[in-house]
Amino acid sequence: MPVTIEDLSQTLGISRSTISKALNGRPDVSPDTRARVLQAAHDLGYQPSAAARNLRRQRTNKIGLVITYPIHRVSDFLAELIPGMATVAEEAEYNLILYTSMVGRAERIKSLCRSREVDGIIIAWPPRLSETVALSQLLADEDMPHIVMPRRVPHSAVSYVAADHVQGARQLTQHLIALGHRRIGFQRLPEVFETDHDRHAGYAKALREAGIAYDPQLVVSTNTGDEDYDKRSFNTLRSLSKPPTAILFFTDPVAIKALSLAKERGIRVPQDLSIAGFDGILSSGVTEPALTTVRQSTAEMGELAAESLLRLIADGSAKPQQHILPVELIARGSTSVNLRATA
Amino acid sequence: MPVTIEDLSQTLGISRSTISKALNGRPDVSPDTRARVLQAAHDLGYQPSAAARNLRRQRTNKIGLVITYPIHRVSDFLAELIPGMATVAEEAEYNLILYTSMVGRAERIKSLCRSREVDGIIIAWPPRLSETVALSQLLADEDMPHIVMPRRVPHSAVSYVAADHVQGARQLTQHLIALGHRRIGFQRLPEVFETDHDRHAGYAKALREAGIAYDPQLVVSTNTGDEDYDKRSFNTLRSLSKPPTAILFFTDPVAIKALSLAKERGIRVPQDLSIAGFDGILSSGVTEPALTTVRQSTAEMGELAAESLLRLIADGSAKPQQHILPVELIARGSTSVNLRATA
DNA sequence: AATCTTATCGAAATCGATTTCGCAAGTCAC
DNA sequence: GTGACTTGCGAAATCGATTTCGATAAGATT
Repeated sequence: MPVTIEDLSQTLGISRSTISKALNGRPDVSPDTRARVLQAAHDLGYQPSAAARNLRRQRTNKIGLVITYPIHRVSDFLAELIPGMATVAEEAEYNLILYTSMVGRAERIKSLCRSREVDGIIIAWPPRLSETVALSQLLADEDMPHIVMPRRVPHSAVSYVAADHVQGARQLTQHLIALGHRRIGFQRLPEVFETDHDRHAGYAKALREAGIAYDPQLVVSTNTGDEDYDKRSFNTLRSLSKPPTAILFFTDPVAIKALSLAKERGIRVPQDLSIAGFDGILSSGVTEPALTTVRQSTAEMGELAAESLLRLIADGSAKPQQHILPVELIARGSTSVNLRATA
Repeated sequence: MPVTIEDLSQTLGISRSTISKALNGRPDVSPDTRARVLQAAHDLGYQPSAAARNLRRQRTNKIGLVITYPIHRVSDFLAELIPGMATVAEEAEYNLILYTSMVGRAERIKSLCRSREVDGIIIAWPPRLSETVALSQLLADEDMPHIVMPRRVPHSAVSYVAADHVQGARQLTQHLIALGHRRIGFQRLPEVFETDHDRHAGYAKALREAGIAYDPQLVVSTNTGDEDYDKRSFNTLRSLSKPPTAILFFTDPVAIKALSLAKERGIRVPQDLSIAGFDGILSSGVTEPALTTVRQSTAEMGELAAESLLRLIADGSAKPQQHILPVELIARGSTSVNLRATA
């Protein structure tokens, strides 16, 4: 039903080969012929079949965004991630294909590679380090260009884009120290491996630099698998004999939850307790008080991931792309001077 | 490089035809042969080439999500929209391809149809009614199954998914009337045609049902193209000689902006002024006071759009799919009894 | 025993583009 | 006028699957 190159050939009395060459800007076509072909293609509304072209060219001009984490857990970030990533891709004549039901399914990803329906893959929010490395290895074995994000992968062959969590946590901790806090609680989330490791390292580093002893009691490890893990981390820290005067929560949503728990119990934020989060999600700006946080630009990471992937696709022998993006401390109302210390 | 059906044929000494039939569950293959083929396919890690299959089958098992509005204006909804839509698609063995740079580009959409790289299209957030109808007509001419969302299109041939804005605005207005309000401001946004029309109709209907006269002064029309249109709508209504005691804003972000403007000027919400929004975005729940709004489930609309589209793809002669989804009034702290009236 | 079914398989056509390679005509030099 | 080159074009191969249709053999029927 749609117009094919054969139809064009019939109408013009010119061979398919010449038409293809004319349309693709090949040199061995006379200006006159080319003009006639272009005109006819326009008149008949000819558009090459994507499938036929993909088959012949052995590429699809599509990149796969593979979400290897329950999508509803990361959907907040999609709003930031997708527009930039898609725009960068489209400027290079690529489109994004979404693959969302890929939780822990190496097998599905292998099929995706072998079917060659995408030219490259962005692995977003892979859950564990070991799995991430295995996936990356699998993709490399399949000759599939790929980028991991937003995760640092401590492996020289893996391409990734991540935020500078060490600096982020360090700045946040320094900010609290500057406000007079000495007992600063820290919630960990070891399941996100390097992110957790880096934030913890930044926290510890800031303490060390300020000459404050690291107190293991102030660091609570949680797991999103546990029910009420957000509430529990708050309770654990508050029930210490000497509770912290400030707490860094692993993500903004948990920090926001803490804000409401504090309000419930009559703990004033920031007078009685300073609270800060990580990530800089939209909601963090409209709470009362607004949340101090460290903003990582998911949008920028998405764009950079797309650019890096396109580079890997264009040049198969390019070096691994590894990018650590700076973060930004956003000091807002949920943190203030430590009144107990100054009192 | 990857394993093709020809490789399988060589290894097994069985023709390509038979292998294809064995893999696709065709009947005329002996159980023994089928077993051998399946085994070999598994051993060699064979996966059919998507391009070759698409070309031969004349379908791609992909659906296009075409965003015909500046994507940064709608990105807040993407987080809600995409997970459900993608999941529904994937359950039916379809994937989503994103096309985001398609603002007003009918030409690009026509190319997309003719290249047959998707089996169906979801047109998301088309800007104007006239353009929407034209686009739908174009897609119909190209035999491309498609769904418009989230917009009601007053045209019996167009498939769409939308929220029930009439009821939403009516309920919101009734809620305020029940609280004693008589002068209720209403911000319009005529550029989103039917949505604006319906919300306004619901507002007017609720007033009529309560025997309250419709006062044109209380209705302010805005345009997102104007700078500070959010602030201006607030100012216009507040500067009336008899300002409203409650205002319905067209979207939550504008309402949230109004909350902060009110705070700036010492207007207490809800004591001095009740404020409500539309859409029920995430942030609306964490403001101080939390925003009364009408929630439309973008997630549900996305799922329904995907389901409807799949139906249209499966059955070319299916009737147009038209769905109006119920909305939910979320009464929160930003609205309360009209103190002036009761005083 | 001749004919008819039925089950199983493969040769070849097909989907619609791109690319290779060879051919013919024209140009140029000497 | 002949060899060397250039230009422009098209026949045919190719990408990798699916599908049609005919062939064969075994079993069933009369």
